[in-house]
Amino acid sequence: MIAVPLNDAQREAVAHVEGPMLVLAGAGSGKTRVLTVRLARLIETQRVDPRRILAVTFTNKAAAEMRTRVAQLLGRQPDGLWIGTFHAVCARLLRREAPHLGFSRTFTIYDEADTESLVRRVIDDLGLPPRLYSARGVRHEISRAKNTLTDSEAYAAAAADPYRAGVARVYAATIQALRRANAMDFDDLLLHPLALFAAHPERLADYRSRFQFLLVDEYQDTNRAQYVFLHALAGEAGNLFVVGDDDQSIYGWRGADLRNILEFQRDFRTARLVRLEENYRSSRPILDAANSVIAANTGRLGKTLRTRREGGERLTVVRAADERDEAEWLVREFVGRVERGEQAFDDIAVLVRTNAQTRAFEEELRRSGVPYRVVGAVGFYERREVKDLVAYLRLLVNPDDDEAFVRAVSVPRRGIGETSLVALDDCAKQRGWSLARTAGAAGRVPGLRPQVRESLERFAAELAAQARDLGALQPAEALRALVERLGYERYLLEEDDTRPERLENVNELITAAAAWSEEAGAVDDEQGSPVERFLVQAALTTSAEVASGECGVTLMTLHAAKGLEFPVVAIAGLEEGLFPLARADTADDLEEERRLCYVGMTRAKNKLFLSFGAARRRGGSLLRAAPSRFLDDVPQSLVEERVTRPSWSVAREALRRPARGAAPLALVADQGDAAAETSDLAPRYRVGERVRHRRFGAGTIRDVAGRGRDLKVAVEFDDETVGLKQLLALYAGLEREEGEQWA
DNA sequence: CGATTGGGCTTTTTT
DNA sequence: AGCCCAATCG
Repeated sequence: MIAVPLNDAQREAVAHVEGPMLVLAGAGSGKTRVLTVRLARLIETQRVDPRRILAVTFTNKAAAEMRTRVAQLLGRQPDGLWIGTFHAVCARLLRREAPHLGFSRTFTIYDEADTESLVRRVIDDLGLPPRLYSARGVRHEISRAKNTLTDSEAYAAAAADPYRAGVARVYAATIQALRRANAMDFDDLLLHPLALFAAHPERLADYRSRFQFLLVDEYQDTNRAQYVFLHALAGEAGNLFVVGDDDQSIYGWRGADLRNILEFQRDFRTARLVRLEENYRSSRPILDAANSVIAANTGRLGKTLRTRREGGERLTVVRAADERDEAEWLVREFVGRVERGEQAFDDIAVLVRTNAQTRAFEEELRRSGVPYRVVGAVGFYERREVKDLVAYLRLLVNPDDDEAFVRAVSVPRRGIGETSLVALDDCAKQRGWSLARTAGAAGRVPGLRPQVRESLERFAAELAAQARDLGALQPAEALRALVERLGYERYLLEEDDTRPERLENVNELITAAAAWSEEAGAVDDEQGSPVERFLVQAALTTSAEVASGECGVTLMTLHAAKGLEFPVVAIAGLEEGLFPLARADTADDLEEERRLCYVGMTRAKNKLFLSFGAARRRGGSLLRAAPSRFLDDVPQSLVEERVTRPSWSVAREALRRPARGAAPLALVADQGDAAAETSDLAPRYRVGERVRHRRFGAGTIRDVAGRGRDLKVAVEFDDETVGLKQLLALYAGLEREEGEQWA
């Protein structure tokens, strides 16, 4: 096994074998290293069968990384190791156990949009006033209830006002509708395993004896259901190894319960505690500033990060006029640093509180011809064309998936409108059938016109026929067949406006599906057909994790930045009302905002910029803003203050809006755009360069072709059984080999 | 039935 | 400023 240097605390954590352990790992203290080395040690030194280990991470990306690193340490794949997010792990478990719970194995996973639209229909069915009951709000309320393990009866019993009494009815009806649709929402994925364990103790016993070692990353962000899940599997004295940092808990709004980590030692009496307080990431001024900011929080487990690094640049606090000025100043600063050779654009990240803030930076970066990438902006799987086609696949796999039916039946238009759908839905409800099944018997549905009846029956028959042909098709093949049979391309061209990227999205989906097939290894148990597995993956993959490989300045939210590090970080928009957000008004909310700030600051290795504008455009209007209270907590001595000199002039304003008439100005702007194009598409892989692939291991780039999205890289892998492979850079997720791996 | 148009509404973070 | 929804028209 590869020797990895460890400090005393890390060594203690890594050497731990049996019983519960809590590792309090400060930012940049090497917690990933501890987790992966311990995993490798369990397998290698303790001779634990990887099949007996369950490792849970917060994101799919973290799971993939952990697997890769463990494989590196072991020198082989840890076959049989279960590793993934809580949601992915539960989905996998439920794939096998669904029949015990009254679901079929082909159940669908509803994303938030599906759930919300279901809730909307339920509200409508129950005749509740939509003014009072927004689908969004109700969905949220139900999700909160589920996260705290409050079932609909308990919720109804506790409903103190008429609104909640109404929500209780929606809650109960939604559960039923989900069952009928053979579907589970995100929260259900966590809840159903608990129901399984309660109703079938022998299934629990099975998993308990299977998973003798449990490892959990980001434990501070687990919710009640996840806690109960772990407790059920591990028992009070089980081999439960959790790593987390109470100061980095930033998902309270999603049900994360800080008590889980604060009370770990009470819940698991024999638990040992290890603190990792030595920070290997940030320079002293950055760390001191971050410590000062987080110190204002109460109710912490207590922990102060130390560093041995001395010196380092002071922080720069930038006062700008507005968000454009802010972006302009920072981008100019970045360009300067890169021109002086101090930094590469890849080293730099801009972190923001809300996704909307990335726009000003995108514009400025484009204008300046600086390459950049936005992490997790518009979800790939949320694009309309993608949702359309995925809905079809879902419906073929699970004919009871009513949300998919509603979407698919009108794409392309089949002469079936709102009225007909309501009639169909009413009838379906009466019979307790799904929409697709009811459509198959449309002849007997009251209130439909003959034309509609015929159209519905034809649609149902078409679906049944396609489902039969689906068989063992790979998702990309299935999608191609679907596009063909639907005449989907023609539909897009005819029905839709002039947006060519729609067609591109379709092709991109097919490409992504093909890439998935290439990557997805063999599965060790009955997880269903390729298409079924692809759908699970699609449901659980967020945009943040799709795009990688492209480089440049990184733009993302603070939440998305968790777990990452960059030599240079700028946190933008440090203004009261934005960060902390105005709606964070309780003490708890504010503490979470502060933790978020701490997370952001501790992403920086060498240089940290903190910026704010005196005014900002929000929701269309320009609002005055005061500097964030978090800035008050950064000691003056650590800071160098800068004020932009906004050169607002007619010329500049005109340049920004290169519009009608002003030919010379438009020309200048055009040049800017052209520069942005070239630089954006510049090759980022070079022939001969060494790279590493998640599954295929290390290799050498032999050829680079195509541009942008279609950038293809031919890699000759060291593993001769793999050999030369053509990969799409966008999806291959290649890492440069020498890149520093350890946090 | 469905396309078009105008109005209202919202803007937090993500599995 | 953009997006979704609802009412209206063809």
